[in-house]
Amino acid sequence: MSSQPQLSHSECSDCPIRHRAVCARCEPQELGELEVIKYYRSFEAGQTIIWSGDQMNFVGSVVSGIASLTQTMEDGRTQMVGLLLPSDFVGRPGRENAPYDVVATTDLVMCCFRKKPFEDLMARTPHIAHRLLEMTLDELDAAREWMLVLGRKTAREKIASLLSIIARRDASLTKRGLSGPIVFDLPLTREAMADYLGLTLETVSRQISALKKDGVIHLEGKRHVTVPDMGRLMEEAGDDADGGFLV
Amino acid sequence: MSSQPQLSHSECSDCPIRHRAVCARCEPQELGELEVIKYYRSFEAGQTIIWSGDQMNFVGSVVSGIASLTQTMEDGRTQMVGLLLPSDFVGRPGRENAPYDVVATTDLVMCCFRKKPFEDLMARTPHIAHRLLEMTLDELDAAREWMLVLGRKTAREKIASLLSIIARRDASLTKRGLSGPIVFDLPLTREAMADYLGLTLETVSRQISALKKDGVIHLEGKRHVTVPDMGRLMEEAGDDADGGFLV
DNA sequence: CGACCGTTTGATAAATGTCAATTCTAGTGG
DNA sequence: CCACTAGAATTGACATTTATCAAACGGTCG
Repeated sequence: MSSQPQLSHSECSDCPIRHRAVCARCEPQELGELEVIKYYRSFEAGQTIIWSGDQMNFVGSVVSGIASLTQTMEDGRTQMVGLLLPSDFVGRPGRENAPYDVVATTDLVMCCFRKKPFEDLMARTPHIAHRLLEMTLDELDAAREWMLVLGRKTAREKIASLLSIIARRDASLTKRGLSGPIVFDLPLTREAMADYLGLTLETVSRQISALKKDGVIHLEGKRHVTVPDMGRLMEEAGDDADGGFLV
Repeated sequence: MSSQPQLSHSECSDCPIRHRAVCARCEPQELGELEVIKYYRSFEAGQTIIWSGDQMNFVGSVVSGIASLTQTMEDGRTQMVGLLLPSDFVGRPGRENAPYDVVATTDLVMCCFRKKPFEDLMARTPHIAHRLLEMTLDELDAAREWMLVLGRKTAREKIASLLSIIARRDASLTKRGLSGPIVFDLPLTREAMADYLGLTLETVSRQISALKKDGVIHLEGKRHVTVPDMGRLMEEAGDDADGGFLV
């Protein structure tokens, strides 16, 4: 419905995620091989990209937009287990079926490869395999970081942790740095935040109101956030204000 | 203190984790190269193997015993973010400092490699790099599975989930299968279970008592557990009794 | 025997969830 | 341009779960 840019003839060399995605380490010649087998797909906000249990016949990278990985229990309880940002990789070489739902949280563009050709290429291209290992290890660290949030933090700390992650990512994209106020738009609904944090949407709403009342954040509308003091926000998150390690 | 078997001259070919560890895919000649640089280290229950933030100068595999990865907040709240069983890998090639504490939960033997030689060997041995990627992806899946437990399950479901994981692992080691009663010893104190599940030890204790009262498990002493009906336990864990995917 | 550690159990408090009513906001069609 | 509507978000009252604090138990090791 929404008019999306047609990207099917973009060159890898111009790609916005060229230096961070699974292809980051590739030599020009290797990039050429990827270029031949890649194709773009666009998804609208809310669309499910992959259903848990489905056969995965492609893998790919998020080029723009945000996707989420979610698990659902039989009674409907859901937990988001990952947030996929531009350059993040979807799919697992060597695995047949998807272990979680992958849902487009915003409008989304992905750079895809059919699974088999990608696996073949990876088998003979250590630069790709090596980069994928590196990215997977980073994701594992992030997942474990998140386990601390889910297991031990209070609702207020959980909200502060999530805002702090989004704020840091945003600061790193816009290269504005972490000193001075940070301004960004929340890419998630209250319900999506609740699913990420293991809370109800009412608790999310209350804690956001509380952080606002206490001056930790300012809100314009529901989604537009200003963080006047990043150090303060990180204190609220229960993190060491200096020792942040993920960028 | 405790008299531990001296393993320093064991052969890789006899190694109990030969087929599951990072060396699983190695050819005999590659194994020989590992053999040259490997060395064994033993740790007693309770000992901290690596402190968070410390420089990592080795990597390695758990040969026997159990270790845990834990994160600690400034105020002392701790969350276990991983349980390392025999064949699991510790350490990250390409990273200088340890992101979490690694603690020996039981007496432990590890097969270690100094980091630099291992990295060099890995760089020229795709079988190792490939196996490490595979293992890391499995760990990522396990971490995400655990995020659902931490974020959305009740205390009772959390306990049942933990017991079910230990029971399945045990059944797979002893090759007794999942039909019929399963018997095992808990390798964790109540406090360690609490740290893993994001609960207090009191809540752990109460829920174990409740599961016992309801006949889901039997206890002899504090640690020796019998699960008369694995399907029942998995129901209590909130998992689909048939669709378990991790073994 | 006595001290200690891990564990259990009880009473109570605090945090978060649940249910329900409103408010806000963006978009739609008259 | 302006109601009208649907979805998102907020807020309130109350219920439930889990944490906290405290006491006591049981086995093990000196």
